[in-house]
Amino acid sequence: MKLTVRGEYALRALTHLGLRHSPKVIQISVISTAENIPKRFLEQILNDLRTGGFVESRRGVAGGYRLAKPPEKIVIAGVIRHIEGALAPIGCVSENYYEKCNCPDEARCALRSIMKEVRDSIAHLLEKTTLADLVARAEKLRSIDPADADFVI
Amino acid sequence: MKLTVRGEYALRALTHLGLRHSPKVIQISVISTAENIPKRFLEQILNDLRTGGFVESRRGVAGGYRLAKPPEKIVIAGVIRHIEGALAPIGCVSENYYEKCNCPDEARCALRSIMKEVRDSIAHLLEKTTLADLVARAEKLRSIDPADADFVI
DNA sequence: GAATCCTTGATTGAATGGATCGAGATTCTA
DNA sequence: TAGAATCTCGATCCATTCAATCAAGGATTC
Repeated sequence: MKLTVRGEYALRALTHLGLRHSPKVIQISVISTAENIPKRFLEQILNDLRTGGFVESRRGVAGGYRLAKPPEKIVIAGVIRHIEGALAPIGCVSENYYEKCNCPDEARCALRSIMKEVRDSIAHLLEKTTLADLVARAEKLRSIDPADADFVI
Repeated sequence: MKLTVRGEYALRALTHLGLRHSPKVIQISVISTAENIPKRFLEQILNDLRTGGFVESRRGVAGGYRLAKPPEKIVIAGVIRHIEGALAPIGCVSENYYEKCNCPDEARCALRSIMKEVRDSIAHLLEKTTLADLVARAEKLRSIDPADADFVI
C-alpha cells in the first residue's frame, strides 16, 4: 500500500468534514484554505469521494460538501481502496484488486506468502478504523501540547 | 509500502540464491531462466543488490552471483528498503526516508498517527523475517500439493 | 437573472517504472 | 596470450501514473 498525495488529501478533507459534521455543507474553498490543498485538485477529489458514496454535495450559492453518512460508518480502508486502489503491497495478494504475477508457480511462491501477511496486517488495521476514530484523534491531538504530541519521527 | 516488479524480482532472485546457498556462484542467465525474469533487468537488480551488500559477484568465465552473508543475516526489510525505499505508506511517518508533508500541523495530524501504526506493523513484520525464513517457506511450499498450497486469493 | 458553486472532461508537465542497449572491465581457458 | 564468457556501468527509451490546472457548462439560490 502506498498513499499518494491524492489519498492523503482525500482523508484530510474527510477529517475536516468529520470534525464539523452537520447537515450544513462546507465549501471547497474553505477546506482548500484550511487544509492547504490546491482547490482545483480538491474539487476533483471531492467529486471522486462523492462517486464513492462517502460525501454528498449541494450546488448553488450556498453549496458545498458534507459527509454522506455518519463518521462511524466511513471505514478508512474503503476510502483508500476507492481513491488509491489495493491495500496489498503487491497485486497477487490483493483481495479486492487481484492481479496475477509472473512468478513460475504462484501457489508455491514464498514471497507471496510473506506479502499476504503484510497485506492482512494492513487491511486489519484499516478495516477497523473509521472516520470517527480519525476525528477523535484529531480532536485529541488538537488539545495537547505540540511538544508532547510528537510521536517520534 | 508498495512492492514494484523490481523489488519482487530482487526477492525472488535472493530466494533462488538462498535455496542454493554455497560458495559457488550462479550465473545471471540461470536465475533469469528459472525465475522468469528479463535478463537485462535482472542484471541491473543483482548489481544493485551487490551495492547493498546482499550478494557478491565473481566476474569472468566462471562468474556469477552468490549471497554475501548467510540467509539468516539477510533481513527482508533491509532488502526492500535498499531496492524500493521507504516501508511506510507515506513519507511523513517513515523512519528511514522521512519526508515532510504539507499538512498544516504535522505534529497534530490525525492521519499521520494512523499511518504511523500501519508503518509500524509493516516494519515489525518485515524486520523479523529473514531470507532464511523465505527460503524455508519456499522449501515447504515446494513439497506440498498445489491444491493445498493455495492460501486463498 | 446574476452570482456562486459544483460537474465533467481534457490537458499538461514532471516523475517513475520497466526494460533494453552498448561499450568496457575482468577472469578463465585453450 | 588471444578470445570467449560473464559481470559492470551508464545511457536511453517508452509507457504509465501523478499532481495539478483549465475551460466550458450546468444547477441552484438570492
